[in-house]
Amino acid sequence: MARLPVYLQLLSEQFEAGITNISSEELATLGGVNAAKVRKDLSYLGSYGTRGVGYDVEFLVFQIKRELGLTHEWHVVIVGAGNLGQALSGYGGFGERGFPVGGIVDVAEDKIGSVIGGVRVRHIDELAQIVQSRDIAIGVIATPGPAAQDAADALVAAGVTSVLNFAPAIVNTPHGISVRKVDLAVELQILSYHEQRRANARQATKLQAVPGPRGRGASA
Amino acid sequence: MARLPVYLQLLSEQFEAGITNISSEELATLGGVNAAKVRKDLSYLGSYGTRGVGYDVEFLVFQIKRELGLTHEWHVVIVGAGNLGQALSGYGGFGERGFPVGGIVDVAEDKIGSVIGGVRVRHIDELAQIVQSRDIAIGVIATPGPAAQDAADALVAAGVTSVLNFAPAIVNTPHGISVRKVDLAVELQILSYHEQRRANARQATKLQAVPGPRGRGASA
DNA sequence: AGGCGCTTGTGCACACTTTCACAAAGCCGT
DNA sequence: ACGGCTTTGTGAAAGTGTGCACAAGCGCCT
Repeated sequence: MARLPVYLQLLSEQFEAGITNISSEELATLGGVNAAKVRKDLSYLGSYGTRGVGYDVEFLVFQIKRELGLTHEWHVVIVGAGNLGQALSGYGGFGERGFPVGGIVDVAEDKIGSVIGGVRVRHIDELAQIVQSRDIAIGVIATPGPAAQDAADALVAAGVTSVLNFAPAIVNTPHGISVRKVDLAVELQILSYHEQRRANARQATKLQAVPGPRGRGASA
Repeated sequence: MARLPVYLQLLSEQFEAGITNISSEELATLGGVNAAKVRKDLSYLGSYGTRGVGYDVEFLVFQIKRELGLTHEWHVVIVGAGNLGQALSGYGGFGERGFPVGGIVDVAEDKIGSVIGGVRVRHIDELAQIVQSRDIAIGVIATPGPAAQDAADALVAAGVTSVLNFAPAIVNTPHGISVRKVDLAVELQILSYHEQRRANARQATKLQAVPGPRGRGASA
């Protein structure tokens, strides 16, 4: 389930704060979701709650981590050392959360050798060697859109089985490879859509408030 | 619909490549989805297709842009000039896609005045002034998790009505404010989950292949 | 030891999404 | 001008996810 990481996040915070026990109701409020959904999601892990009491926070954190495979670190390799690649690598968030950057590669000769976030940029031809030497399973695509498919092909050829794609393009991969796409522009466009609707609504009410012929308020 | 930006992306690429007309089937293949879904989604915009022919790419791009409110630029303001804020601001992707960075603010005095991606970092107290002077509707939270709620409150107080939250925390906002959350760690954890399942599957088949007592292959 | 109050785990109904299937409609060749 | 081919737009079916409601179970208090 895609919500387990969110619960993990919330539970970890609560654990830090000294909370040892939590009910589905409290967890639901924290996550802004329905309590029944929380219980259904958690019951997927097994029956780890105690009726009348709730869930043991620490135990639940451990169980979710186990389910998500977070009991050890996963090194990732970044393809593309442009703006986005540099940003992702320089941003320390990956390593903090158990996904240290195990390598960065690019095709451009002038980028190779430079050090970003403590990792040296190497040529994409060395990708397979990097992946195998560190037993890397996850690759991150941080190339421009048109190069994304090539990057994906190179990652798959190198032996990576999961891909996180930040490039604004859909990539095709063989069966058995997990791909997730994060497009910052898409997120902004969705917000823009909401803003647009808000603006239209304001316009409509404004027109309606003005005295005049009827039936024209909603005209575009 | 959350899929319109994806269609827009695909259609723009096709338009660049000189394609003037496209069928729902082709568009579906490009996007890796079902053709009927594409038609339903597009019919939401109106009946802009021609039976027996398909859709006019340029016209469709225009219509989607209009629906998404992308007929003009939307300035955004970034709260938090740490690693993540710097990465987002330095990464030129926002501006390229019609969302130029209109300001960056932070609470830390030592960050104020530095220039990132061509924009000077200012104090968070100036947020309202920045938002109003540039008529900014969208705010980006790039703070550490614990500061995210404060950032959201400040953005809402300043008059922002849409929030893109990159911080690993759920923020509460008044009714009528649109919030979207992007957590890079969550994406990686979902991939980790798939890797974990793959590893478990490999383990199970290995155990099953070894001669021995039955019924122990899947034991954890 | 027994009852009471609280919380989990889950069957069921409902709502929403996705997919199928096909009639309506447009283009093209004859 | 007409018939056949292609593709849209959409009703209906199948599938998925969500939320309610409640029985089962646990701890605590008397």
